[in-house]
Amino acid sequence: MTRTHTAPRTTFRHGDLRRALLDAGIALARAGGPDAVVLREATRRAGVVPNAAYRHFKSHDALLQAVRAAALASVAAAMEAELAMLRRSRYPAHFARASVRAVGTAYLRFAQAEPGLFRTAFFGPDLALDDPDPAKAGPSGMNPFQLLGLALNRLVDAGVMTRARRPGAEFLAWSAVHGLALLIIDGPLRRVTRAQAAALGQRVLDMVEKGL
Amino acid sequence: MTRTHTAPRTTFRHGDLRRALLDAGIALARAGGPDAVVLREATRRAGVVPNAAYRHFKSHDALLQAVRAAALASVAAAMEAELAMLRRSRYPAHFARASVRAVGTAYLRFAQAEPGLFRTAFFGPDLALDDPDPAKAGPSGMNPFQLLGLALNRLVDAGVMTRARRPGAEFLAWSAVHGLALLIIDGPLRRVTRAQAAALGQRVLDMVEKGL
DNA sequence: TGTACATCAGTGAACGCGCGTTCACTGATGTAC
DNA sequence: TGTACATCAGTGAACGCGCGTTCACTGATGTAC
Repeated sequence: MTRTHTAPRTTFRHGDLRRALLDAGIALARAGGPDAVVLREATRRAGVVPNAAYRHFKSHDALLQAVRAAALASVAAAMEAELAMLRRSRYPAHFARASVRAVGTAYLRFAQAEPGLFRTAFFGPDLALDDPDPAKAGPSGMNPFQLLGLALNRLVDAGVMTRARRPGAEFLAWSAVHGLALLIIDGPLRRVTRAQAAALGQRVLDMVEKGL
Repeated sequence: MTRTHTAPRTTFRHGDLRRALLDAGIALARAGGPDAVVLREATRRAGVVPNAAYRHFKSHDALLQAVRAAALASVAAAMEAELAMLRRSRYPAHFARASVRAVGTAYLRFAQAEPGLFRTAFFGPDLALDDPDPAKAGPSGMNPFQLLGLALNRLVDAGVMTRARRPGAEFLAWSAVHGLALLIIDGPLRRVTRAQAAALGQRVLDMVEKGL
């Protein structure tokens, strides 16, 4: 059970152990969610003795937080990619709605494609999505929560949503999509096909659109 | 760390160890969710040696499943209580809508009042909510999923929802409410007051009502 | 009503496991002269 | 350009912990005669 992923080192120094541990942690999270991010296993994969991790992370929890930030950044990147595919319509209302759908769709797709990372990103204490830590953000520097906010703002700007309903709207939209994601990744909808999941996703987004 | 909750036994036989272990398991789940359901701790609380548990549960997992079933039954009971408070209106549409709200409200309140049990009930593999196991059901013999279905059927019967939209509607409603519950119990909405949570809950239910 | 005996619930001791973390160390690197 | 030395990344060994589970046992119960 040693060095499953790395050739034995020849040098005494590793080169970039911090990066290697983080990558190993991400791989563990992908495969098994946050509980699978085990410090000793990460060092094993990096081909290094367990306590070597402490040169780069203060504790197991510090490693886990770094992995979580990376997972959040991946979600943000997926959202940005989806948003970037939108072409600016002549109808701002249409564009605004499409923006919200893009964010929601990216979220749901990410959850299904990478359930382990998804759970790592969104479970556990102190998400702190209102902090501007770039480690949690996509290329544009916005984290998933901020990207959702951006899409909702477009709804207001286009006159689709009244200003009065805007505060807290993040949580309504997020609730619906988050709930579906969980029902799909480790709830009763686990056995559903990708196509069925996508269809359900669209129905949830319809509901959000009408209900907001 | 011995027998925190029980006086030392005087008899060799316990009396109802199965029940005691289950109760201890439920208490653990209340306090810390499914991961806190630790077989050895349950036996400690029952004032019994660890392996004694194996007379009553085949394995740790069997105990956990029993605790989960009990948690589901509590949710069902909460829903039934909420439904029972409804008085049959002269307007079936109103009654039907109130039924859906009652189920949703009970769900959200339960999540906030008993986050540990809530997580125990709804996390982890094979929920199997389509099986009629009475251990997972409330006094009426219906489990939470079936109670939601009942409320949605009233919507159809009252003509509020078309028959065509009925299939899968459980998952739309459930998604929204489930997502909010999670954002509140261990997501970014954790610090929100009970009143704010209730208000958000109503907004989510509004969204569901309009969106279904 | 009393005794022999089978049943089986709980005991006592031990197992192997993997974890996070601490300690004193060693050997490669890069900098100052 | 060459050498002395400080830095510090990774080593080696060990810790205590709590877990689920297995084994052979013992002693209380209830049943058959």
